[in-house]
Amino acid sequence: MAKMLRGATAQETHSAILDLIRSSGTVTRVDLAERSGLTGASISRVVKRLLADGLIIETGYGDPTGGKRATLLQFNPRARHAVGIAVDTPSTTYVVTDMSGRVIEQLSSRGIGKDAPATAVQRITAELEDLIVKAEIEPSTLVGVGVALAGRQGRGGTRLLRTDSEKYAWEPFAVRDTLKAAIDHPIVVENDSTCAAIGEFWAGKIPSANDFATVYLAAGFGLGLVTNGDVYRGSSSNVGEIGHMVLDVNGPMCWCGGQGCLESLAAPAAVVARAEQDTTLADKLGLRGRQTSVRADFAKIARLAAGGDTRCVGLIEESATYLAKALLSITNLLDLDQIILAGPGFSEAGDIYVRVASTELNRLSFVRAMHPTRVELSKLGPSAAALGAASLVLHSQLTPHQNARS
Amino acid sequence: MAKMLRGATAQETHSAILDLIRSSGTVTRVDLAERSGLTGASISRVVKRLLADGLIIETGYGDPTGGKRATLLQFNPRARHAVGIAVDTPSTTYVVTDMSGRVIEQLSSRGIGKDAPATAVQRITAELEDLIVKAEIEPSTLVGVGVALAGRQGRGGTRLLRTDSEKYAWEPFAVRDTLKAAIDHPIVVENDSTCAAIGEFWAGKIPSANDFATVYLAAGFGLGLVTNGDVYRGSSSNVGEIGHMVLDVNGPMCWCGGQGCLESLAAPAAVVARAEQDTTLADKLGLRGRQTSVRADFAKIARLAAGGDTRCVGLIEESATYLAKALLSITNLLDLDQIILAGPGFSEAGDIYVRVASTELNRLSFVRAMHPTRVELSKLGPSAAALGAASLVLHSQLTPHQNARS
DNA sequence: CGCACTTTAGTACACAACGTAAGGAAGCGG
DNA sequence: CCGCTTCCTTACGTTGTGTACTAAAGTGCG
Repeated sequence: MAKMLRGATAQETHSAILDLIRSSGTVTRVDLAERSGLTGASISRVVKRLLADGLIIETGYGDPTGGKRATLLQFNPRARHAVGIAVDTPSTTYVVTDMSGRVIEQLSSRGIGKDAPATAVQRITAELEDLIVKAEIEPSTLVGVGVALAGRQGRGGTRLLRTDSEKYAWEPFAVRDTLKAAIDHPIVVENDSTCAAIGEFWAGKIPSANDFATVYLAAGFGLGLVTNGDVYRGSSSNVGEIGHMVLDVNGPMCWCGGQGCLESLAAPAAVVARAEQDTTLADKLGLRGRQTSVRADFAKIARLAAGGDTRCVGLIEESATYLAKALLSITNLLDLDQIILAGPGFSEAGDIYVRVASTELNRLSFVRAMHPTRVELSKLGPSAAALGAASLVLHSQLTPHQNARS
Repeated sequence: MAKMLRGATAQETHSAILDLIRSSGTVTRVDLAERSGLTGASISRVVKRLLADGLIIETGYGDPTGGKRATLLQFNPRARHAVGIAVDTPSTTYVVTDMSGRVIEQLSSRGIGKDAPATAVQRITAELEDLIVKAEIEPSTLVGVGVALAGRQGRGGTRLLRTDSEKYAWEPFAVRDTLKAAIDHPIVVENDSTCAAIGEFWAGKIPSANDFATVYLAAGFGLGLVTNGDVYRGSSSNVGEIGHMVLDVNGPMCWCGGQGCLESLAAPAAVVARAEQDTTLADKLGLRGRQTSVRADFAKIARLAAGGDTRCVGLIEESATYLAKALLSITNLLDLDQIILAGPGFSEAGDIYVRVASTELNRLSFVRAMHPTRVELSKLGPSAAALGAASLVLHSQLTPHQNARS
C-alpha cells in the first residue's frame, strides 16, 4: 500500500504530451502548449526529449500566420512495436503492430479448444517466440506483449481460462505469470472486450477526454469501457459482463440461472437455434444432420443476411433488436456518446446491428436531446481483439497517465 | 481549452492528504506517509499547513509501539460548513452541515410544484438567505451551496427544471447562474442521485479507492456513480438515468416510448396503480374517490408492507424484484462491490428492497465468486439528497483531486 | 534509575519540473 | 533592408519532494 502521489514526474508529463500528439495526428508545439496548459518553455523541453527518444518526429512546417511557421510534430509509428494475441476457443490470432496500429506481421493458429490451460499457454508461448523472430523488429523497440482472453479475472490477479466451450467452465490459471516466465518483455492480460475498446481508442486516435464503449461479440457479448483516457476496470477487473443483462424478466431460462438474459436471446447460439427451428432454412444452411460449430453456422446466417436473404435478415434483426435494448439501457446509465461494435460476430452483418441499434438509441435514449449517440462498426476488422491487446501494451507503456498495474 | 497538467501543486497534495484523513477517521503522520507514498518530511509539511488552516486537529497519542507515541490526527468537522438544498416536486429541503455531514440547521418548505423555474428559484434564494443567517455560522467557514435537482443537465451548463410532475416536462433554466448572482458563495448543481452518492461517500467515510453506486428513489429511479473518489458524470453530465432500463421487451408501453422500462414496472406510480386494481386494498388505503398524490399513496403502501401486511409486502416485493434485475444488470456491467439505496422512496420499506436485491445479486451476479456485492440502505435518512448536495460542495472545494468544474 | 534503543517529528539541503522573462530564429510585408 | 509577428530556446527563479540528519519522546532492560 504505497505510491499514490509523487507529483508530476517527468514520466507522467511526457506521457500526457505524447498522448496529445497521438490523438491529434499532427500538432505544433504551440497547440500542445495550449491544450496541455503547460508553457511553451516546458513543451520545448518535453518535445526535445520525445524527439531524442524517437517517439515523435518533425514532419514539416505549418501554414504561415504572419510570423515564423510552426514545426509540425507527429507520432513516429515505427519507434516502438507491440505484439497482441487474441486467445479464443476456435482460434488464436497474433499480430505485431507499430505505434499506429498498423499490422507488421500476423499469424493465426488453432484456439484453445478443450486444451488444458497449461498446454494451451505452452503452445502459445512457442508460437509467440517464433512470431517475434519472424517479424524482424529491433528487440529494443518491442515494448511488450498484450493478451486478449475471453476468460475472466479471478482473485489475486489470476486469469481464468475457459476450457470447455459448451459449458462455460473456467479454470484458474496464472496466464500472465506463465508467459512472463518465458518471454522477457512486459506482459499485459485483459479480456477481449476491453482490448477491443482500447484498440479503437488507440488506432482511432480518440482523444483521452472521450468516454466510449465497445461491444465485442464472439461467442457471447462483452463490453469494454474507456473513460478519461483509460480503461475502466471496476472493483475486480470484471467490468462489461453484459451477456447477462436482463431484457425480459419472463424470458427463457439462461444457463446462468437468470431469465431473459441478452446472451440467451441474442447471442450467436440463440440465432442458430432459431434457424434450426426453420426446417427450410436449416436445410439450406446445412445445419441438420451433421456436427457443426455455432460460430460457423452463425457466420453463414449473417452472410446470407448481409446478402439480403429475408429470413436471415429477420433473424439478425431480432438479435440486433435485443442488443439495441441493452445498449439503450447502457447509454441511459452511462451517458455515452459513442458505441463501437467489434469482434468476429459483427464481421458479416455488422451493418444491420449498427442500423438497428442506432435507430433505437436516437429514438429513445434520454440524452438524445443533448447529443447523439453514435453507433459505429469497428474499423479494425476481425482481429480487433489482437490489435487491441497490442494497443493496450502501447497504451500502458507509453501513456500510462495515472494507471498503475502491468 | 487549457489547464490539464500543472504537476502536483500544493493544492492537490493537500487535498489528497486531507481526503486520506477524511476517509480514515483517525490517523498518524506515519500512516499517512505509508498510504500516500510521500515521505515523512513531506507529510510533516503538509500536516503543518492543514493544522494551521484548522482543517484537521491533533486529538491525542497512539498506542505505544516501543518508541515515541504517534500524534493522532483527525478531521476537524467544524472548520468548514456547507449548505445543501434538495429541490423536488413535493418539497424542498435545506440543510446546513459541518464537514462530518452533521446537520447544524435545517428547513423544509414546499416544492416547486408547477411553479415556473424563475419563480421557484427566486423563492429558494430568499429561503436560503434566511437559513444562512439563522444557522449563525462564521461566514468565512461557509464553503458553498450545493443544489440537488431532479432535473437534467442541458446543453451549455443549463439545468432543466421539471415544471409539470405528471407529464415530465423539463424547461431549460440557468439555476446555477441565477443563484450565483444572488448568493456570494460557490454554487454547485447536480442531480439528486449523484448528490446522494457523494453524500454516502462523504458521510460514510468511504475511501476514494472504492467504486460504488447509489440508487435514489423519489418519483422515479436514478443512479449516482462514484468512481476513483470522484463523481462519474459521463459525456454530458446525465449519468444514471436507470428509470428506462429495459427489463421486459414485451412489457407495457412507457411514456418514454419504450416498453417494459424499470420505471413503468417498479416506480411508486406503478405500485400505486396496482394497488388501485385491488378494490379491497384501495378502499383500505383510501385510494379511491379523492385526489391524492402518488408519493403519499406509495408511502402508505410501503408503511403497511413494513408492518407485515401480506398484500402490500407482495406489491413492494414485486417492485423490488424489478429493481433487483436492473441492479443485477448494472453490477454485471460495472463490477460494483457496493450499492446503496437512498431517497424518500426507501424510507418506509427500504429493508424489503435491500433483502430482495441482495438475494438476487448474490445468487446471479457474475462477480459473486470473486467478491460479494453489498446492498445497503442509506444511513442519511430522507434528506439524503440535501445532505449529499452539501457534501458535494465540501468534496469539490476541499478534496478536488483532479476534478475541475464548479 | 540510568542508558541503549526505537519510533516519531522536524530541519537543511539537493534535485526535479514548471513558469517567467528575455532573446534568437524564421518568416511576412512594406 | 527593416520593423513586426510568431515560434522556439536558454537562463534563472519558484515550488514541492526526497534524502540525510537531528531533536524529541517514549520503551524496556539491567
